[in-house]
Amino acid sequence: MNKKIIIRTLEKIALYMELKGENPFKVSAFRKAAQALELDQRSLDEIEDVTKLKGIGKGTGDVILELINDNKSTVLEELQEEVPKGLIPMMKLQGLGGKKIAKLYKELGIDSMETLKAACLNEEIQKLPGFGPKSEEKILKEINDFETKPDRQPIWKTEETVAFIQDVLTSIAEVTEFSVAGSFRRTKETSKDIDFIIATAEPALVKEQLLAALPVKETIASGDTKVSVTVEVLEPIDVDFRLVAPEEFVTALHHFTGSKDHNVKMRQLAKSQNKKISEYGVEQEDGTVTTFASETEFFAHFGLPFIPPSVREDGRELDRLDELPELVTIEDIKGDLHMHTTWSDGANSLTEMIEACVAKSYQFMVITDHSQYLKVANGLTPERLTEQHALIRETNKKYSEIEVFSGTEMDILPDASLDFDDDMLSQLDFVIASIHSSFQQPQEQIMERILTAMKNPNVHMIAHPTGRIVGQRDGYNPDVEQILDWAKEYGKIVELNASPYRLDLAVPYLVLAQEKGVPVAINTDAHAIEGLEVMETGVKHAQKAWLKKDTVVNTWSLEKFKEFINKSK
DNA sequence: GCCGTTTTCGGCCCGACTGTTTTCAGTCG
Repeated sequence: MNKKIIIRTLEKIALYMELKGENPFKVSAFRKAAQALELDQRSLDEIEDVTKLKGIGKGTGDVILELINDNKSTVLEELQEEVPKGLIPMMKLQGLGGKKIAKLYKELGIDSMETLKAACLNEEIQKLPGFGPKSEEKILKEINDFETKPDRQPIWKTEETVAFIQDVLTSIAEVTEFSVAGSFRRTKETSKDIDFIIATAEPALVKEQLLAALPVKETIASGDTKVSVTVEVLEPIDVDFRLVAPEEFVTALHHFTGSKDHNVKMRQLAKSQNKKISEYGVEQEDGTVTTFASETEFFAHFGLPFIPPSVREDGRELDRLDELPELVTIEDIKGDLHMHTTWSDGANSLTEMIEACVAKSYQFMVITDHSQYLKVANGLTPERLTEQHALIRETNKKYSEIEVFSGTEMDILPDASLDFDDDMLSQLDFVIASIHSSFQQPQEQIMERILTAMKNPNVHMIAHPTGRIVGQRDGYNPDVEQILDWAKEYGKIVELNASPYRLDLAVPYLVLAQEKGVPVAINTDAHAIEGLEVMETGVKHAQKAWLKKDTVVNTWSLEKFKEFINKSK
């Protein structure tokens, strides 16, 4: 029995129970049991007794055991007898929960999205006690949105909206402080909505100016301290604003940064210290409320070190405090190993890129323009690369503060050959191998191409190993675990491409890379000076995988990096 | 349904907003 199937079954049971109107705590007990299994790193076979896990007791334990032994769940089967299948997708509609859906089913026989839509159009819903014309209208709108609106948006799309809102908030005089919160602040690769915390003594005034300045498509909720709107900067997305008093800013920011699981853990911890956390502050035993000047102070109040937003996820971060000091940070980054210049498809010259890296106080950098196969990117022929190589050598002499290495981002061709011969490659300091073509090949062929690069002693790193674009394309679907095993075997670096479009490798693969002892380089793949800034996103993404400094190549000293790249020669 | 160093019952994180009520249930994050 697959662990994932058990987790999904427990969650399904919870969903059905919700629709049956079961005790909410019972429902959440099944969700917690699913979570307990999910958070346990061990496989099912390695867990001796599931009921020993915190959150799994007799009831949920029996369900799990039955699934393991008989490959079925009587509890779920019985629920499915009682509750029509068609109600499940309705739970995804905003504003409809188990109780309302159950009522609609009981009173009107609504058992699917289709019958729900029909009932709205027939104006049957508004006649139901507890419902009204507005409810009916909202449900109808939700059904239409459900068919058209994407569930989550990739970070590179939300980024533009966030920047737009930040500009608006900066321009409002009564705003004393503000910050984006939620999953965006935690650097999740996709977000369902965007959250902002605003500190102000004049909430009504700020709210008015804010709504006037934003491209609001629709207002979802508009209270004194909370405003929810759908704005359309790039694509429509929901944005929540919380207006709080300046002294409440930090606790509100922490609260709305989440994650939900992190907050639950924090509140439990507070409770064990006879304190109570809310977005307005921390209530002490004597009823007084403490507020804070920074999140660092907030965490310190509970005897905790500062926990970066990027790792506030499933609550386990509170058990990994001793690892926090080793976590890679932006201050640790000493270089960037992947960037382009006007020699291929970059927007800035060699000198401009160097100056920009000097300004970032980097100690080393590698120029890696595209290779000849990539004609659309003006890829370099061996002749041009040789010429560039000489220029980099010459230019490097002018800089004492940074070491500029000469490299290439070389294509791995569809026929599994490399774009340059060994003679050319051996002259370079650093060689990146990448796939930019024939994504549709079967996995076997893709892996053969990658293996060629792995086996070549002149290659140092595999860039954007899966070729994915977040929320847009899956890439070329390689066997990543195999890539990591090869990287270990052949002594190669795997890249964490920091571009918000890519974030490639994804978090679970980075976890695996570190476990296997494969070095990871966080690179911007900058095509212009501004592109160097995404290093910050890359580092936060790396933190989500709990990457340690030592795992990350570009935190190494210049000497250690040099030693690594010369080893294979 | 789960849990327990204020334990076998009583609480489970906490608060905002909406739409329907006429004081609050349901939903959400």
